[in-house]
Amino acid sequence: MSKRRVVPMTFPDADPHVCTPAVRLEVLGRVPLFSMLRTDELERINQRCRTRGFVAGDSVYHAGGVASSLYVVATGNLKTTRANVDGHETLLDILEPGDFLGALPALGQAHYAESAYALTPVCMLWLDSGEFSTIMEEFPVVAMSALNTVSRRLTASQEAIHLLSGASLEQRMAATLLLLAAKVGVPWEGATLIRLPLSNDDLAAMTGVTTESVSRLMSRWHREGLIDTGRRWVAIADRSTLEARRDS
Amino acid sequence: MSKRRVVPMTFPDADPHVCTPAVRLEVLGRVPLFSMLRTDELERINQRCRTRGFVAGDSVYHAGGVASSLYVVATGNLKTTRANVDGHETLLDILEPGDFLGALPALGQAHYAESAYALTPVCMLWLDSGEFSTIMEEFPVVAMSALNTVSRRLTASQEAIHLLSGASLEQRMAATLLLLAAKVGVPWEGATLIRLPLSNDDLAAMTGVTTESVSRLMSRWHREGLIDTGRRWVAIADRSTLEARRDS
DNA sequence: GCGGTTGATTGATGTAGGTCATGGTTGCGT
DNA sequence: ACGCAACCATGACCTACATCAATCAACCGC
Repeated sequence: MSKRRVVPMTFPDADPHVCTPAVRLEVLGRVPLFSMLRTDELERINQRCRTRGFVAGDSVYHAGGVASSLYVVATGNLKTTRANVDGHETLLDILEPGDFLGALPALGQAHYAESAYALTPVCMLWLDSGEFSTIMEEFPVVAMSALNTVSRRLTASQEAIHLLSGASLEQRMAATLLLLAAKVGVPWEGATLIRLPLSNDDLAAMTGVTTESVSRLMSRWHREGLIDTGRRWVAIADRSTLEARRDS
Repeated sequence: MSKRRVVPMTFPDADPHVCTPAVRLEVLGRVPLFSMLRTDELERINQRCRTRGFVAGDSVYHAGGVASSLYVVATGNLKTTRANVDGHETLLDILEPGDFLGALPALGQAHYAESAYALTPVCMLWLDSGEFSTIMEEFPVVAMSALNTVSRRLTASQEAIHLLSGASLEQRMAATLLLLAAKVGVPWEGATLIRLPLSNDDLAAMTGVTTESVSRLMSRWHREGLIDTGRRWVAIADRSTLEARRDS
């Protein structure tokens, strides 16, 4: 099983028409945070939000900055990270279209605790965090939805803690790849392609190990036929064996 | 600096009078989740909740069980944990009076993701999770408060992830002890006593290392005069040095 | 097509912390 | 007051992973 030469992923620049005011209403209606609102209610929210695009690699906001905005992802993917002084970075979360990020702080924290970067071209809607608070007061159902989402993120985050404090590199990588596949996997040549431009560095930052360790493991798994991989992409070829590795 | 023989902590059985209906109203009014409600509103909630006591070591609920209750801590402390099949346990959070736990799921998840155990004698109020949903609909401000709390827990949880994936044992232990001291520290003989009956096993489960490693480190720190420690208790004697160790 | 830059690979070597084993303390229940 | 169980301490050894270092392959702009 030799490495495929065809890069199976392309990420077109954020399609500008998605971000026009004319279709923002539709985007808002598809976002879980607002999807239970009526059209006229969505329109009220639509009036208060703005649009912003990013290219892959762009920073959206930095840890420590004043948490002034709430972003809703229209298209593309992002990652949130934390870094300490000596440069060591941890990848905390991957965001997809429909997810929100940023001013959780409209929920009580004044500064961003993490940084956010675009992994692909991204188009986002954003609200001032004060506006968002107002909206939650006006539409309590939005607050309930946010609570729901944040709760699920907390559970996922605690799962990650458990994984990090006990599991081996192999178990952590297997768990991470399987989670990613469940989240953004698409069928491709009999395997499940993780449709994200993730480098070994990103995977290392997600699992708390070094790039070299990731590379070694991925090489081995590739030789064993468990995965298929190339520059900034991974596909899962043998899910059940990977699940077995995860569960030790 | 030899080990002190006096156990500086006692935890009386949960004072039964705290748990009587007569004073539950006052307890509810002090809990952040409900503190912004008027007395007559609190009374409506009070009518729907029940009381339950636990002794140290008791299990409150188990991971995987149907998430049917929301608990509010009146007195005492608890821990939440996750365990995997081979017995490895991770300590996720420490709960204090005023905190809530349990049916985050009234927030969308059907089963408890963690287990909860009483660390001390504990007295809790509890609501059926359906009731809690009703209350949040009736009083949106409660949902806002819950969102606030859960968001802060998420941030703390991500901080823990970052710590686990990069920091050394010494850094993690220092960070953990300092966080605990900030949370439940009380002045005691010139040091800050962590007012919780935490075993080396608990500290190991919080930092993702083995009991033996904890023991070795605590011994060393004790010799160096950074901490004072005994059977199931720790006090911080030299905070600034500990902070230096945390920051490498 | 050509060169440069970024990302992936692989090896040699070091070490933090896990594992296993044994013995010492503390304090609780009777 | 005694004995047992839980908790803590410490040593010897070992391995999973980090670190350091040197190429190698893929993609991008020209």
